[in-house]
Amino acid sequence: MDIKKYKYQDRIFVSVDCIIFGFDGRQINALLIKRAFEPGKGKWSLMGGFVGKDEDVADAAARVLKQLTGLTDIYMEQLYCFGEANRDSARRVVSIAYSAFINIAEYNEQLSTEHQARWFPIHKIPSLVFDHKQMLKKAKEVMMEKVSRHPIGFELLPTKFTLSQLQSLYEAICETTFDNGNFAKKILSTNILKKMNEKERSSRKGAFYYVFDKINYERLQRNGIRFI
Amino acid sequence: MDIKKYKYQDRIFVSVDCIIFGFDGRQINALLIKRAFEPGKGKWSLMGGFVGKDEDVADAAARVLKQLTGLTDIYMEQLYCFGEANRDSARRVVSIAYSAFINIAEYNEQLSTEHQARWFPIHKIPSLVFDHKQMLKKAKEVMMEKVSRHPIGFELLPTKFTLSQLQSLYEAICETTFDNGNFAKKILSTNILKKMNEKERSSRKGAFYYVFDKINYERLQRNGIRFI
DNA sequence: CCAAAAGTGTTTCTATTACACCCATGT
DNA sequence: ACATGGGTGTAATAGAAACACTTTTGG
Repeated sequence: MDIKKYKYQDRIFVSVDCIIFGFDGRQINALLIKRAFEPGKGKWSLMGGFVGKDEDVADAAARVLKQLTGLTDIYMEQLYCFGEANRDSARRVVSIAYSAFINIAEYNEQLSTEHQARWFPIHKIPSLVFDHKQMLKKAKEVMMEKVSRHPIGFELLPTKFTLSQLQSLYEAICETTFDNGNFAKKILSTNILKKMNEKERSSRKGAFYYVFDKINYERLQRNGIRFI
Repeated sequence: MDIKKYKYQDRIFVSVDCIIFGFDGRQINALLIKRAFEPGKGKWSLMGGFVGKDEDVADAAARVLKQLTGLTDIYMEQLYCFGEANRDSARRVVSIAYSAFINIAEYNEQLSTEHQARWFPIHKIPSLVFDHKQMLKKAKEVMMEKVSRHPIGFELLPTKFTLSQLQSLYEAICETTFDNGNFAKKILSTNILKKMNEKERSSRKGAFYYVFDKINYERLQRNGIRFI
């Protein structure tokens, strides 16, 4: 297009919305905030905000997340662009959704203080503004697709974890159950776990803690080997 | 946000870019056009254009594709949003890329007449404007991911096709070769193909034509069963 | 000692791979 | 008749699933 041509085009508000999943040992949770402004003031919402004129969209996502929750250094991936003309009730806004998985315990300090974000189990999400429910749905779908091919999900656990905890996580994500024996064998066969000498003591026998073998973990992450 | 708050936000040009893949029997091709305007006038480019103020982003993609190539009724999927601040050399433009696979022969009439779009083998793509090369790269990656889990790729073939043609297509996409016997067995075991009584006659023996069994095809498409 | 969870071993079944071999036909 | 893909059969292997069984330890 001729440079002048740009003038005759419409400019549109572009926003980002952040979907943060966390695991509490039993179920997957999503982080939500109470909207501080109209439209939808007081309603629950994803963490969202506008993209600046000279700001990369991905940078905007990180900035907005930090402003609204205090969370920093979270690796978010672009999920989808929601571009229906009427998706925002007040104005035309095209929104790009980003999502990440984090370990709730690890980030809880950053979170709890000044900001009023709250975790909701993904099966008990309250009513949300605009099309945020649809965004969450899409994020869940992508998560389920992805989890079977990439060793994500570990990001949701503490550094040290037991095989049972890992299994519970996968069962929560995939909404199914696995044979505990087969699960252990399969995971261990990938060599992405290192066994510690320490045991977790909540059960009679006690389960050994494991940590990742970073190198093998990243190799698998790249190759996307099927491991569930 | 307070409605007034919108006023203080930046508005940004939003565009769409369309990536159309086609198969000619030997290799995968991408459709490109010569840009008619600055910046980048005369250079090769994906089919792109701006999103209107009251236009769904997905609708814009279909409109732009039609305007620039004549192609209609093509099912495009959203690929990715490219949002770097400096991706367009003239202005700030956030672009949402869409992609589709089509059968070259079937759409050739629609294409060839007035519009000057051209097919390029994906290993011989010329220099492209902006970040369009990166868009194509991303589209190829997603295609390769997807093709192994969903029976796409059939969209790239004529209605009637032989097992060899199908195999060539998959080999082109996956950049590998398959054992022809195993390939035939595996595809046939999915029951998504119906054998015709007609033979293609380019080889000595001649190969039977096949068509899809629509119902089983769509069932597989939904379930995403691994079939390569 | 026993219940309960952790973890290992064994067996069965299925899917994948490699590759031998038969088939149909134009030249 | 024979070379050339087209297509089927078979045996070896690897992986997944089912499930029995052993281990550990707090009560």
